[in-house]
Amino acid sequence: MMSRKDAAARLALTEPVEDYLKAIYELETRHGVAATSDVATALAVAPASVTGMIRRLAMHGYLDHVPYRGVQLTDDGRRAALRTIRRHRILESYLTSVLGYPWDRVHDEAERLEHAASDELIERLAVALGHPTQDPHGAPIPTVDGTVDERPHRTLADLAIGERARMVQVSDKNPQLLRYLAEIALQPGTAVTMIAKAPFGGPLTLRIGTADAMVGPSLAEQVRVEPVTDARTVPPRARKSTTG
Amino acid sequence: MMSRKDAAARLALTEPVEDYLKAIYELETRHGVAATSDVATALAVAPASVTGMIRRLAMHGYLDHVPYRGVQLTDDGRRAALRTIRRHRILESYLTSVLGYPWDRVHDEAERLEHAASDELIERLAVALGHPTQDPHGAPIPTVDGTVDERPHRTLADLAIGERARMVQVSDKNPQLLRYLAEIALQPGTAVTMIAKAPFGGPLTLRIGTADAMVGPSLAEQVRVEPVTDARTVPPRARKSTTG
DNA sequence: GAGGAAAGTTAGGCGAGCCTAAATTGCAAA
DNA sequence: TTTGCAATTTAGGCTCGCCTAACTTTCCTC
Ligand SMILES: [Mn+2]
Ligand SMILES: [Mn+2]
Ligand SMILES: [Mn+2]
Ligand SMILES: [Mn+2]
Repeated sequence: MMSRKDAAARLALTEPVEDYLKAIYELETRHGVAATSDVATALAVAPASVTGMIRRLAMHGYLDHVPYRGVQLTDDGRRAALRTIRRHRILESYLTSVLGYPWDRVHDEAERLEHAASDELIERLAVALGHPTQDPHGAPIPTVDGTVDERPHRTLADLAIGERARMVQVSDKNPQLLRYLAEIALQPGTAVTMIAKAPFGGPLTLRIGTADAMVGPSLAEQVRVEPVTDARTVPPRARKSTTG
Repeated sequence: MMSRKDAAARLALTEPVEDYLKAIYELETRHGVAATSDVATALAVAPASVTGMIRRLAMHGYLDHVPYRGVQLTDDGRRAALRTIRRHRILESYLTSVLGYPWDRVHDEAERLEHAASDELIERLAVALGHPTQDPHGAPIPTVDGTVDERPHRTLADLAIGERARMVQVSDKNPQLLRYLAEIALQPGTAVTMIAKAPFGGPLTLRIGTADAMVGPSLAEQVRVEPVTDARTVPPRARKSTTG
């Protein structure tokens, strides 16, 4: 009998392998499960290709797979995924903070460098940045030993009229959205107040600093916020100086 | 009839492809020709694998191949090779100058990053460094448009007794050698005088600054120098502050 | 000029990652 | 409960980049 591994050589953590594990981790944390077709969409490959890779990853102990029922990361799988995510987010931070990259263009660069950089390089970057805890888009950076603070957040769309909040995070995968957010000065750490909500999926009016901005509901759903109880703008933890 | 390309899709500049072109370029400039077996040694692959890749590179116009007679880079091939070499050397420079990497460990890191970094990143690094013209090992950095100043150099072993020279370059591929050179403070830009040469391949005595060092002839052959006519130590062009 | 060694190429094969087309399974609606 | 559709897996096939073993060519030596 055999179930996993056996005589097989250890699976090489190639670029595709790392990207699959990362995608499965992200789907699992966001939606509870990682469906084959969702992984396929995320990685822009055919569903059949995902099935093949899942078989290989399961064989090597990175995930548990019940055919037709779904997939679940093992501890090894989660560890490997978080390692890649840490690399990705530290790279994004360095590119923006030190090299002046605009925050809408760091993702693609980090997507490739995350596989090529050595552990030593990543830790040198982390040191140069003073061990950052969030990336430029507000995503938490896993520690070396694989701890992350992935708190669930409300979105801008959830804010009641008059409610005040601090922007905490936005997906890094939509450059157009990121450019627009930069335009209206809405970045992690920024305080924002819901001024008005037009009915039937109409635009929302926000106050950001002294200016007002109108945004659509689909944008508002992608921006994660943390309600602010008192009038203070400064976040409870470290303040970040993002972008330029 | 067909000779090259035809219906074939454009060759992807993958990591192996870029490394082959780079290796062929380096052998061609150092020895005039790039022998199949030398490429195989340089890349640690079997000679048969080299033949296969050569076929593919020739088919796509990156080199001219006469079976059993050798290989020659075309303009396209040289351009692609120099692009990778520029990336490699800028990365090495950045890793040492900015991130404090020791010069004996930058090569391996650059060997992988050179394929993953975008043009934009490389040029940002170049700007941050003030457009360096040499890498930490003294190798000239090709310009964006593919110009290099690959002058032939004498080696330390060629120096006559009493002759004074400036160290200009050393191969980046031997970490042990690099560590030893750092130990005796022999780096690009350093002035060195030949004090004595023991006969029959015996050790050479060098004066570096105020200290003397004894080195073997095989080391001396790997260190490239430029004779200094007057007593000045400052090189004719830009002075480099290498390593730390 | 004839061997023979060394260099190079060809033949055949393998795994990784991808694809399309054809099953198969699960689920939800009729 | 049947049926139909969507999701998933299987089957078969492709390219890339590598391997070993067997061959051909070159070139050096006698
Ligand atoms: Mn990203
Ligand atoms: Mn990636
Ligand atoms: Mn190097
Ligand atoms: Mn390389």
